[in-house]
Amino acid sequence: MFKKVLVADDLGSINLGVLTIAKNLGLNNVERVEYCDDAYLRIKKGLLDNDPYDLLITDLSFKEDHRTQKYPSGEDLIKVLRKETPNLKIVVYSIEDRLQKVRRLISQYNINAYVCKGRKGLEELSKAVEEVYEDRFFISEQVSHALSNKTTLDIDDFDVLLLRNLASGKSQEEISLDFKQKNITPSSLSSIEKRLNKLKIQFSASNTIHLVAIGKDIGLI
Amino acid sequence: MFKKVLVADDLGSINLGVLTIAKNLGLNNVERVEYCDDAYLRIKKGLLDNDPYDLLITDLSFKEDHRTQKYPSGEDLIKVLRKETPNLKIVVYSIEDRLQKVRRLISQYNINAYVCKGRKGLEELSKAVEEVYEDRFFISEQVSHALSNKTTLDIDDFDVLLLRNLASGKSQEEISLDFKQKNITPSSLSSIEKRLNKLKIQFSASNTIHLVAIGKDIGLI
DNA sequence: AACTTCATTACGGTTTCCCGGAATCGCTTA
DNA sequence: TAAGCGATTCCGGGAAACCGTAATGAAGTT
Repeated sequence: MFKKVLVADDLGSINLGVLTIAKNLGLNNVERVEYCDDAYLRIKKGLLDNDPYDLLITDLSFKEDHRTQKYPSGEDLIKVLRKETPNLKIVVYSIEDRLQKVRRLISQYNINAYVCKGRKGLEELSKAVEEVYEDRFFISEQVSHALSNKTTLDIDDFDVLLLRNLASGKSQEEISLDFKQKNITPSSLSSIEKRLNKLKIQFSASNTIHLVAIGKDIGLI
Repeated sequence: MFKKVLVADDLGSINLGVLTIAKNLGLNNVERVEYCDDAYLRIKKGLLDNDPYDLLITDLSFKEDHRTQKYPSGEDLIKVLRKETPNLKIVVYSIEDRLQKVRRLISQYNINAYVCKGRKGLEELSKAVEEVYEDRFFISEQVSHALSNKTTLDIDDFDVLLLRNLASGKSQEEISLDFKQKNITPSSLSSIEKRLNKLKIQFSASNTIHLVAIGKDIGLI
């Protein structure tokens, strides 16, 4: 089994549960941290000491508090670790079950498992660790269709950027000017209108407000 | 101390943590459920058996699964319990730290404590139980300004209804007609415009899309 | 009854958004 | 080189939203 495991989660009681199942799996070298920055430092230190971690189990959202963090979220942590320590296995253990978010995480950072916190969360996590140890990918039943479902697969970064800009209060014309300045194409007002129209059809949104609201609900923005 | 306590939370590991601190507090009659409906039934049964619970510790959000629920969220549970068993002490233990949501919960259902899940969550929960036992109100430091801060206090149900309607894709005119039908006043298009304008000023939103996005972010809708 | 006050409603002009058609550009293929 | 095709851009008319102002209505006050 894994020789050295790190668990990152800011809720003490979650950690407790994870430690319990870890023990059942025969993992006897498990450490826990409550901040992503701590996780990063430990993992780097492990490398320097020639005693690297071989598994990270991490949450996605960490509460902010007085400590300012370089990596405020699990996603930030994963991003940097995937670059610097590509051999480390990463299991995400999060409450997040919105398909778009899960989909982006899996495709962008190519994590080894995605487990949803929930009633069966610990069981699934246990299974996930075993699967990942065998070099297989694991995903919770609950969000497994994040991979297969094609319905919203043809939404690219431009669409997301557009919706984010709208949600932040910019008018379509302002966005157009902004894109022109930043050399983002397409940038014409007409193109923006057309893109929004496409999105509205895809999500059956009746107007732009509705579209942005849906985008927020499904975790797209 | 409390004689009979019920803990409602769908995450097993959270429950584990809560049970631990309960033991430390000298609570030796603590039960746990993973669904709000189960919580409701147990509490009602306690009443019938003349052996009522005197404390409920509950989460707010419960994941949906195959079991269809009459009370899908903690808020639904609290709502009905406050009517039917006003003597029961209720402690909310949730990850939710958005002020508007906390504020509404406290003012509408007059719960006995609000504790944020987080790094210090269990300690605070322990403190909360003690305070509530002494008939005092408890709220986590993190969201304590939900009570004092007046900035958004003059937002009423009408405003929320309006924003919800917008987020669901209705045009202002459609909302006006809908309000007229349902005898909700004010209902004229002009009034709706005015109200939206007031909200935009309060939240420094530059347009309606922005306003709805902010409303979603802060948990107003 | 006349007056004040405040919320609601009505209205008109301006801006933004919405939507379709047509022209242009860039790339591929014949 | 020409033709074809999709993406982008330009344009124009109509709808919805935006914004200020005026009219109406329902209290309570003098």
